[in-house]
Formats: sequence, structure tokens, C-alpha cells
Amino acid sequence: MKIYNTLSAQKENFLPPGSQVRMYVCGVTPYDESHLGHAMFAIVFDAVRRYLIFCGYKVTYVQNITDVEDKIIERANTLGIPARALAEKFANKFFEDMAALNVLKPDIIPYATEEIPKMLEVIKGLIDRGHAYVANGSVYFRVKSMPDYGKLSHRTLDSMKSGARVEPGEEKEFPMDFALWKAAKPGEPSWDSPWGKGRPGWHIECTAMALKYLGEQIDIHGGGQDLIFPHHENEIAQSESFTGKKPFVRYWMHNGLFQLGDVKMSKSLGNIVTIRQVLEKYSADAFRMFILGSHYRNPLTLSEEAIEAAERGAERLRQALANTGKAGSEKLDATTYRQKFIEVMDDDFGTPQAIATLFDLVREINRVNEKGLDTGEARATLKELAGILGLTLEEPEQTADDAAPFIELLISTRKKLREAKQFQLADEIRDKLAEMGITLEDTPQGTVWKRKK
RNA sequence: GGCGACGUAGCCAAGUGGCAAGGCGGGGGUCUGCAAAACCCCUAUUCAGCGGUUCGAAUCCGCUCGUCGCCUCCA
Repeated sequence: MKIYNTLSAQKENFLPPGSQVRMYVCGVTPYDESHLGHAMFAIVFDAVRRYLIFCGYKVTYVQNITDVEDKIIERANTLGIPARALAEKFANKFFEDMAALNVLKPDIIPYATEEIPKMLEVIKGLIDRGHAYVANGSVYFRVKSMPDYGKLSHRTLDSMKSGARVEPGEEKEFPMDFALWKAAKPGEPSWDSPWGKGRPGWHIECTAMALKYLGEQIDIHGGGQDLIFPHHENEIAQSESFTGKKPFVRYWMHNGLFQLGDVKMSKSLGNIVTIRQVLEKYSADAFRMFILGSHYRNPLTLSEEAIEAAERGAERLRQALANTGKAGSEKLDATTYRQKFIEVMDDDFGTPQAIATLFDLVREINRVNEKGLDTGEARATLKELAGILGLTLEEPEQTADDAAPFIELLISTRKKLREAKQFQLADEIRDKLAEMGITLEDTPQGTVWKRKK
């Protein structure tokens, strides 16, 4: 298997030290509804995780909750509630959204505020080793103490300095130094420390949690491309300076960012930006296919037309699963499709080609089904491979439909009309139902109905 | 200003040196009482533009145009 490593800027063979894969993905800062950007990283790394498990690795997946941070504090103060309560509320909502998207729950979900002791330990260690210094109750990381600072984002200190917007803080020795510990300010939550009351900086949180739960060297660290600098760059600086071990992370993976597109489009879409809004209209499978239908490292622009297309595609996959051939007769062998799927996934998670393979398999299943051969195993393979991408291929909530008895009554009436060759009346029933969003299909096994979203 | 990504059919999107995956949409056909679903056929002589390297380029190099990201909080 090959994975594109942001650090080396090329695809590398994935060779973890053993069958264990230690994976850390930067989670959310919960101060509002989760949006499509969150869905993007969650779905991408969920697929990565599922595929690694499929390949036989034992994966430990850690995803943190940043529950102390400027935006949370600001928002909580505006609402007049404790920061912790705000964070908990939206963290819970986030995981509800994740469940709705069929994203597996992380093995470990550390909350930053519960990991302060580990952060203090790391900060202390960094001061002792000369990588950090105290100034007015705050602690800063001394960027110049790390010769290869900038290696992840592929920039040098000089080039960063020339980005004119960096203002030297009066406390800092050097403009690019970043805060490990921020001295307490009025109206902000704070914790005791050897340097006085304060709160942790954002970057030290992830470093501490990764070190605590996964160890000094981890296999995969993921996040959005917007986190490469400064967040992940700083994580490297902190971790490698603290442990003295390199690399902190063997494979850095970053997904492309979700774009909202131009004003015109988002307007015509009625402002679909939260996960909930999308799931009101489309199935989770469709949304996942929309996300995974483009490569994870490319940016993705929200397009209602594209999600619509994905929904029809998802429907096609579901349909193939529902179409049964005859058992016992000649069987369709799906191993070539399975191999193709593995081959494209092995190349830096080629989910677009993997989905294309699914469609190829679907065509073959349907084709063979028409001939009346046994597609049971092939359909099981389809379901299995789709599952690696987190697709359920289940009909979205068909069960609890209050209108079901009435629809079935109409169907049986229509059946009698058709038997009596009263086609005009029969068609009228079908047309009226279609107007209400209910489509009928006359199959050899009888009439089936579906409610379209 | 610095660093970087991208520009492939009506739409979405793979491919990154050897005759342009896949999905949606569209057209035609088979099946059907008619539909739907499904299947079959067709739908980019061409990959933003212009030069160059090469036996051969969407794929490599240069320039131009355009879109976007990061450099500050962000998945």
C-alpha cells in the first residue's frame, strides 16, 4: 500500500512497524453545528481507517475534542454559559452527525480540558530542554531551537518572516515563536500551573493527547490541509523536541478542503452548509459517494447537482443488491472486481476508482441476473466492498411510513384493475402516487413502491 | 509579496509518458398493456492557451490566461 506523505511530498510505501496502526486525527472545536468541512475529514479518514482494518491491521484511532480555545470561550461568554457546557453540547451533536453519516466512532476521544496534566508535563520538559521559555506567566516555544522547523509545510523561517503580517509580540523572543501556555485573562477559564494560572495553547493539546494515547511515534496523523501550518508543524516541533525521537509521525495525511463555491451557487442551494441540512435532503450513502467520488487530496466544491447525481448512483447500487438471480445455477465470480478494488485503494486510497469498480461490478451483476444466474456471492462482495467505503446500501428509512397501508391498498386495487385490463384507471393511480413522490415498479415478484426524497 | 494546488465531455470526476475510468444527464434500442427498473448501442480525434523535449504528452519543461488555498483561527 502506498500513502502520500505530506512531509516528503510523495507517495511512500506504507510499512508500519507491526500489525498495529496508531492513528491520530485532529477533531473538532465544538462551538457550533458541524459543517461539511467536518464531514469531509471525518468521511475521508473513516474510509482510511476501514480500509486499514480490512487489510488486517489493528487500528487505534484517536480523535480529540478541543474544548478550550478562543472561539469557544468567546461564544460561551456571549451566550453566558460555561465554555465546557457549550463544548459538550456541540460535541454531542457532532457525534450524532457522525453516526448519521455512518462514521465509526473513534476508539479514544480525549477532551483537551481533561488532559491538562500531560500538557503541563510536556511544557515543563520543553522548558528544561531549552526549547521553551516563560514570559509574563505565558510559555512560548522557541522556534529557533528546532533547526528543521518548517519541514512539514516546506517553508523556511526566513520565508515566514517575509510574510509581512507577522507582528512581534512584545513578550516573544522571536516573531514565529508560538504559545504553549497562555497566562490567564479575566473572563477565561484557567488552570493552575507552575507559571501561574492560565490555559494551554492549541498546538500543545494535540501533542499531549497523541503522546499520551498513542506513544512517542505514531503511524498516521491526519487532518485538513489547513492544519498543515501552523498546527501540525508546531506539533512536530513540540513532540520531537520533547521526546528527542524522529519522526513523531511516520505518515502525514491531509485532505483537500471543502469549498462553498461562488455566491450564486450557495444562494441557489439555499445555504446548505451543515451536515444536518444535507442529510435532510440526501442519504448518507449519497453524501459519502459525493465526498469519496473525488480524491481526498483534491479540494471539493459543494454542488447540489453532483450530490443529486451521487444519490441516483447510490440508488443504482442499492437496486443491484435487491435484484436476485436464481440460486443454485452457474455463479458469478466477483474476485476480479474485488482485486481491482484493492489495487486502486492500495494506491493512496483511490476511492474514485474504487467506486467506479463498484459500478462495474453492479453492471455485471445486473447483466448476469438477466440471464438468471446466481449472483448471491457477487452481491455479497458488492456489499462488503461498499462497506469499506462506509456505504450501507440500505434503503433510507423505508420502514416507519404511516401511509404504507393506504399505499398498499391502492396497489392491490390497481392490480385488480390491471387484471381486468382497465389500464387507464390503473395508470391514473400510478400517476397520482408519483405526484406524491411514490414510485411504483411492476416486477415479476409483484409491485414494489418507494418514496423518493 | 512569499509558498502551493488546480484548469479533462452538458455537470461531477479518474488517469500523470504509449491509442481518454466511472457516475449523472442526453439520444436510440430491447423488455413491458404502458411505465419503472435493468440490459445493449451512441454521447471528449481530445484534456485552458501557446511554444518546447520525445518515436510518442492530458501526462515532462517554459511562458500566458483563469480559478482557488495557505502564509492569522479553521477539518
